[in-house]
Amino acid sequence: MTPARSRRPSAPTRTERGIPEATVARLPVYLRALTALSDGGIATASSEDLATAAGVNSAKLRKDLSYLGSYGTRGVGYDVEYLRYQIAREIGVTQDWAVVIVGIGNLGHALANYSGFGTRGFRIVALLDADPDLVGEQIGDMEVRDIAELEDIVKTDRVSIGVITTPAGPAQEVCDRLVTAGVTSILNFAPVVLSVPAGVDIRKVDLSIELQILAYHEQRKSGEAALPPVPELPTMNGLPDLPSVGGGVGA
Amino acid sequence: MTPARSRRPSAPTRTERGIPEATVARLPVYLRALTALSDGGIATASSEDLATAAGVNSAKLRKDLSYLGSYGTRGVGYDVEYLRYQIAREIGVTQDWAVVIVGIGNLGHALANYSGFGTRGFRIVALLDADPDLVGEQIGDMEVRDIAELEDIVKTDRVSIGVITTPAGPAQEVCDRLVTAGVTSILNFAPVVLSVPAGVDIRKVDLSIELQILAYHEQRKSGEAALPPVPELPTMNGLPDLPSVGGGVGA
DNA sequence: AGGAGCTTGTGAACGTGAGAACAAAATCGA
DNA sequence: TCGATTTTGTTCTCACGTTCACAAGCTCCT
Repeated sequence: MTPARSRRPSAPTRTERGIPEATVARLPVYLRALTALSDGGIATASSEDLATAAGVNSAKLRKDLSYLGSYGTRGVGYDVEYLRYQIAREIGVTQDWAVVIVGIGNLGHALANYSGFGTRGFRIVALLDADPDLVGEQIGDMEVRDIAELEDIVKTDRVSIGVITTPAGPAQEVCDRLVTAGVTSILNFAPVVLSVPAGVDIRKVDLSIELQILAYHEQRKSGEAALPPVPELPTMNGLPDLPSVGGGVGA
Repeated sequence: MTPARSRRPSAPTRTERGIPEATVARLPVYLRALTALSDGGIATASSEDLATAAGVNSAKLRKDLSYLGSYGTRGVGYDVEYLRYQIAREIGVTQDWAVVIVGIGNLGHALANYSGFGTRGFRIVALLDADPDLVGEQIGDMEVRDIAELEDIVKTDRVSIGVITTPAGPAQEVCDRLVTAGVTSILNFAPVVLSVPAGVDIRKVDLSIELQILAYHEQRKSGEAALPPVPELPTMNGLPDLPSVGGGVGA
């Protein structure tokens, strides 16, 4: 007996308070747009206004917002301050999240230097590196500390978000240590695929991948005919020399 | 091979050589995985092996690769070098793309310093900034040049990709100048929505948005009850003070 | 009060993507 | 040569995301 897989009318199946991932990814954009409007002294905005400011179409914006609740007024629009607060609360930036940055190379430096970490809601509690020459260096109002302190810091300061800006090599080990110590969200800039246990969220930022995606489209634009010849059979020898493609920005 | 092109039964409608965007975004990941295998001396790999290395499931990987052609051998797997070359060619990194970086703040510095730009296939032809104190500074083997030279450089060196690492303010103007000069792909690190004419591709990298997405999920994990109280009606006054959320990493 | 004019919120249609499952094709051993 | 085994390429189905289109609801004007 099949467990009655009823052909339901493919209901949206929006589980209680479950917001689609694609919508979650756009909420920060809306938040930024609202902040800009607010700073510009705008008190009320229609979905059309907001959509323009956020660079999406208005139907999508309205549907996205509808997952949060009914915070608009028909015939009028959205109160900018009120909606801003609702989105900030939904995202979770009304509270502070403790963050550590591991790997203070060029990129780690840049992130550490960024005043206020760009966005309130996040507080850098430590900069960590394995290089003894870097440990002790002052960056802004913070000092680079030894990676040996990782576990202590994560536990003491209840760090939930870790940013990995190490080279590819040590990234997985750093990741493991962060997770073991209690970090449950990771933002990875190292050009490797990190594996983490279930329950840990991971996001990846990768410059070289972004460039390659642009290159693909660029190649399309500059005429199909410009494509290099394709060897139809695995000649194996005679492939053009292909230098180490696939690296990435790590540190 | 696709035999008859049936139109009615809502065929996947894979237009000639048109690769789904989701697949395009994964090709660079496969490329990197293949490079790693190649460096490790592996000559042949199954879809299962590759999928593991790339962090996807094998059915998806096989389907992705099938859009490029039939480059595997049933019962055997894929020849690592051959497939690597095919993907590199499809992406377009077998040729060199000229790139300019505009805005040499912390982040621009970090990108400029990155040796070889992380990935072959891309060649930084200029670092530009508006700050006279920065112009002339030596970074690696390059010198920061005045942004006034933007148009000349883009035209002379046939630059097709521009990287914007300025603060939010000047980003749109820089973008406009790049596009007018002939750039058709833009990678934007500034925390603003840039508008570009049709035909210009744009991709965005935004640290603060990534962090906010992590924060959302983090908030979910730490118990629903921890959500701040929700003012049910637009009280308008009495909203908790919300500092300038929505900024981003710009420079 | 009542209608005109806007704008939200949402149901439905459509398109894209993911994953399971399997037929087709290659190798290997007897 | 034939069958067993392996692994690709593809088909089918379901889930997710986007967009359209419009009823519901609000304000303003007469």
